[in-house]
Amino acid sequence: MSENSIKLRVEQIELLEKLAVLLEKEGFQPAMAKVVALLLVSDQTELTFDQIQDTLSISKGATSQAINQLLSANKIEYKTKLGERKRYFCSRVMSWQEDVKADLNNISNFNNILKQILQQRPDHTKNFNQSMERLVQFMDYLNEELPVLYRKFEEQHS
Amino acid sequence: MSENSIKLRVEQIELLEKLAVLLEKEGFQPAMAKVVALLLVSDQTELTFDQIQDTLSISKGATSQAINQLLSANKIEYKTKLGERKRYFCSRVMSWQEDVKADLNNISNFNNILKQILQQRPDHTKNFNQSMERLVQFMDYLNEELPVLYRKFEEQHS
DNA sequence: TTTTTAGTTCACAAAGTATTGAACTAACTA
DNA sequence: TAGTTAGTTCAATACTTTGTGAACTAAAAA
Repeated sequence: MSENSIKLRVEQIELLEKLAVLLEKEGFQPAMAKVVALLLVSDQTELTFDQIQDTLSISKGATSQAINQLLSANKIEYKTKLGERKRYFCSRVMSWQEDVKADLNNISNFNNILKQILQQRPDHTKNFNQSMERLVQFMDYLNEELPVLYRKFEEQHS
Repeated sequence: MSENSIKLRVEQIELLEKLAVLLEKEGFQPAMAKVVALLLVSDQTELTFDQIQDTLSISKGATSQAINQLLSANKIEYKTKLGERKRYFCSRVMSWQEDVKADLNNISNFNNILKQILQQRPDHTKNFNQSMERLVQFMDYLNEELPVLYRKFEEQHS
């Protein structure tokens, strides 16, 4: 119906926009990026469909799309309140740490293709092959050592 | 003029396409991704403008754009041969290691905004704030420890 | 001087993405 | 049963990104 928009301070709007731009660069589509950003900067951590829609001034359709994609991607979740049909959406901040890890593990995707390319390269182009080999070694090294780093962090912060 | 296209084995074409798709996911635009991939899978490591254009079947304009953007981004370089005007383009494989590092350092961009958001969050929403704080700590930890990891790698492989 | 080579530039077309809004559904409420 | 709430779906539009190709430039060759 009318305005379910929540009020944000100038500071919050600026942070929302900056964060959304960063997230778009990371591959989020615009509406999704804004929803995620809103749920991080807003004083309330739980917002309804209408609050999200009106605060961001996007259409119902776009809001629905964005929320559902974020739910499937596990970036947000929702809670319900007994006696209400509305859902209260909130950021899965906890999951971001896993996302960062997943992102770093993505290195191995890349490394696998490089390894396949190396395997079929001709023997002349020796220098080139050696450079590629070093890169592969570097990424293999990271793939081994990063999990060690994660474990150390968990130990230190528990 | 006619066909300057170089011949690629089926295997090479498949790897080229797989790698190009991965690179597009990393933010490369299609033509750039294909040029980079070609320079990695091709038996010859140095290819001319026409060889690139004809092998990839893209227009002159697109080839020119892609090559120039890759040059500015330092992903490729070129060599010349005395007595020839043509440039011979090749991948800067060496630089990829730096690119991986830069990519990981990008974490700190993200972390900086999170810190700003945290600073202005209200004190109620304690759990939420604590989760954010932990994420920030995790990323700070990575930002400190990754350079240590790089150094260790250099030491072991030299 | 004319032609060829090795490109660059840029307006336009084509392809791909995102957003809107209107029509719909499904559950509850009066 | 009629109306309201809380959404979903989707065709059409609007916007963005890519790629094309024709016209251009600048250096070298004939």
